[in-house]
Amino acid sequence: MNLLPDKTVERLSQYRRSLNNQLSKGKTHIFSHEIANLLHITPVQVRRDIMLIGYSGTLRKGYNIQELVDLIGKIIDTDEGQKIAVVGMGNLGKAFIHYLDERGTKLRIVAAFDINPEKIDKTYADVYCFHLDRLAEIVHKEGITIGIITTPPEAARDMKFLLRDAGVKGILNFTPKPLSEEEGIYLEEYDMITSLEKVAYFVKPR
Amino acid sequence: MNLLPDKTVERLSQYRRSLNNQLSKGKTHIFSHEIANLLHITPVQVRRDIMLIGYSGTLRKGYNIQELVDLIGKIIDTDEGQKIAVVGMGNLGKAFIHYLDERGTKLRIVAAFDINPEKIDKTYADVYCFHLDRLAEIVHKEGITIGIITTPPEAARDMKFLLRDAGVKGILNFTPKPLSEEEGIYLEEYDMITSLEKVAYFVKPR
DNA sequence: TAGATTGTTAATCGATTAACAATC
DNA sequence: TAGATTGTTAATCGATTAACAATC
Repeated sequence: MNLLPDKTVERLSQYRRSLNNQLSKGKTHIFSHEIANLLHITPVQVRRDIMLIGYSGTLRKGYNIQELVDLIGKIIDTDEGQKIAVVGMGNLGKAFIHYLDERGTKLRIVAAFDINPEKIDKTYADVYCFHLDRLAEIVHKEGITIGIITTPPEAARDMKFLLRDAGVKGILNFTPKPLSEEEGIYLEEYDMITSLEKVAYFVKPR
Repeated sequence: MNLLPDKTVERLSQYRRSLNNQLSKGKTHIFSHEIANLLHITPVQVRRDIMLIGYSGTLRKGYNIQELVDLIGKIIDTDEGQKIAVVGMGNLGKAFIHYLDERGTKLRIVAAFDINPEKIDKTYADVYCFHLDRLAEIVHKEGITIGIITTPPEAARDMKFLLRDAGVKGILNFTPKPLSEEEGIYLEEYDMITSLEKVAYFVKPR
């Protein structure tokens, strides 16, 4: 299958979580307008996304939830699940580790890195924190493919190169310092301040 | 001025941070292609955004950085600066408070809320944590206009209503539970898992 | 001047939504 | 059947980019 549109991929991730939630409530089938309500989008958009991944429902019962969840899994996940490293064990790094811990996804955080001796050689929600010097070693050994940067912004650029040189394929950057694209690396920026200032702008009395 | 496009507002927030950074290095003027390089976007996009906010540069020197920063401030900020409440003092709430603490923005986090007695009546990076029961009271007293939800997802919906009823104008939702729009409230969703799964999809070997 | 840059319109691209035939 | 739903194309909307005149 060709690469799916950016926005469709984002929604697939959200569909899956909502659908898993429905499954756990004992529901087996669901209509497009029900999914739409869960995510506060339109039913057409749901149907179009589902069309794009090549799944079909039935007119009477809608979509089989389990089948849809499995298919989304096949699209987003790899068979073994991808492994993740968190670089920078400040509040944000810790928050992320605990956050993901609770969710149903095949992605696993398998290592954390820092340079602060107080953080090294401890575990946080079962994730062991190594000295940054050992990043390349651990990335190779574990087969880590994704890196999350939660360091202070000044260090972000160096961490990008470190992760790239270690062979990581994708980076999620949580620092407010925008990073430039590198050959062969998928880069996603995630900037909390921008989101907040956006709210501030649209909320501002005028 | 009419409301600016969503994406332009996001970039203005980023321009401002980069420009402040340049100012602190002693730079006074900047060309559109220089701004573009800092943010890894195109010069045309920079010029178009600047056109939309009604600022002009000069052909020889480009844009006056201080003037541009001030104008962006006038657009995004209110004169007094908006006040923010963080609801939920887990790792993520703490991370956010420390994160914003370090940046140059007029937005100020003035209160945190939780229901865990161990967290209540303590300060985190100068932010005092109150019992959730006092939310409406404090929001009124302080004139808080923006709420950030960093609770477990199950509580997100209730927190939305609580914040709305207390008179908050905008909500930034960090939980993976999508919230439905409410009359008169600006709602921004910020979902870390979706970002991560998006990276996973585009990184996946195929 | 020649070259570089801004400001702005028009064209393009991508994503969402409307419309509707087909089906149960 | 009548009504509800899916699947899909075409139209629309919004955001980005190309093109270029004007200017220093």
